[in-house]
Amino acid sequence: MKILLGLSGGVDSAVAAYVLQSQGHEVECAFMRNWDSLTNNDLLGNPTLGDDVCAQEQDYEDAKAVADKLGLKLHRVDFVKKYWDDVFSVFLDEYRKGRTPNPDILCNQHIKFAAFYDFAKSMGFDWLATGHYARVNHQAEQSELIRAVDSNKDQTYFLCQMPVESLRHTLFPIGEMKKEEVRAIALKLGLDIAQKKDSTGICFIGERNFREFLKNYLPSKKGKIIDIETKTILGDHQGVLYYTIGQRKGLGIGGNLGPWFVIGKDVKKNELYVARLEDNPWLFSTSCTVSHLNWFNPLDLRKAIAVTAKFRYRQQDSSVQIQLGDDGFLQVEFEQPVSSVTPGQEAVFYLGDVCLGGGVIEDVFKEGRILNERIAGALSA
RNA sequence: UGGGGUAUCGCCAAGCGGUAAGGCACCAGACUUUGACUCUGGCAUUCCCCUGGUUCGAAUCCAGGUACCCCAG
Repeated sequence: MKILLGLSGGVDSAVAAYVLQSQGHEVECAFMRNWDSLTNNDLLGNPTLGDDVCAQEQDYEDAKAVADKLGLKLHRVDFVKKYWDDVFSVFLDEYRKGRTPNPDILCNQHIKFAAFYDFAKSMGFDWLATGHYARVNHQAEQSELIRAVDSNKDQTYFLCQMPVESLRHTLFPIGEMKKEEVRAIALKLGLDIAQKKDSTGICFIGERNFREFLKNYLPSKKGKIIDIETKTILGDHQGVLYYTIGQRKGLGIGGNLGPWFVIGKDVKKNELYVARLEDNPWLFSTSCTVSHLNWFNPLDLRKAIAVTAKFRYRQQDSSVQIQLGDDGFLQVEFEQPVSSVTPGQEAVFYLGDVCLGGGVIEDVFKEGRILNERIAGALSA
């Protein structure tokens, strides 16, 4: 089999390359470049601008060293424009609406398992492979996406929007391995990046002061922070778009009553609404609607089924009941109230270890009322 | 300009003569391929509105200032 593997310069994809190679496959690698700080005007709060070697080039050097060590060919592909058009523009549009998107899921959907998949096909490869912690079970009729053996590193959450067709042609070589095993192999192979720290933050952009990063694209606009319970003004925020539901840090509210958490916002009024303490009822919801559904399984969604759901990465699964409504939205009823479910974020569904698919959280409800209605009601009461 | 009260870290707030609790905020780190949450650590080193005084010793007692608040005018 002829396989193209995405090599990032990290440990996981390096070991994935080794695994495929040792299985006797014909493997070539490709390094993707999706972000350019200068052309994308990413200046504020950018920690790497002053560095003599930019982090991305270091990653490329690392990837090159791995490819050389293994004797594999390394391609370099540039998706900077496509990332901007298909991922970052959507990301910004969502933020402008006051929602909180997940750029890495968009990236997997549009870049790694779409643009990159097309590239692989055009180059005559049969299969695509990445260093994600996930498993895929290819059957005659369908391919199942399954949680990684290393439950602590499972990344199926981020893969829920990958096109079904590319899942059909994708391999996750390290999905059966634990992180420690992966590092041990890298060490044994003598790879320089064996001890390289796991990357975090938005992939391709990196870990950043997020508010400063957003300020490059979404101008600051001061407004009021309001306590939903007493309707009093507690302070000023720097821009309602910079805050997300459930957020505690960055509010700057002193006093003895807190901590305070963001429970909602009004983009038009530029007001941020907060409530006290983490167990505040205002943070909890009991159902939501989901759009942009991507579904891997042939289950009939017209009938209500009991599954589990994740509303954010590394959150324990919640028991829910789902059913596709006539409006095309998936209705999701939570068995227990869930905290800080946020519009724009992804809801991902599972049946045991099988990842069924996922979609974008549209509206969040409690006792049948949309969050914003509840807030408006409380303010006018 | 009669009476009463309060002045302690950015914000709340303990302390009541023995050598500055705690919470919030903030900062740093950990965790983490999103945004968050969470966890750990740091955060008034002779300083407690100012100036004197009493005392072995005061943020804590006394005197005089200053500022703010409340009630009367």
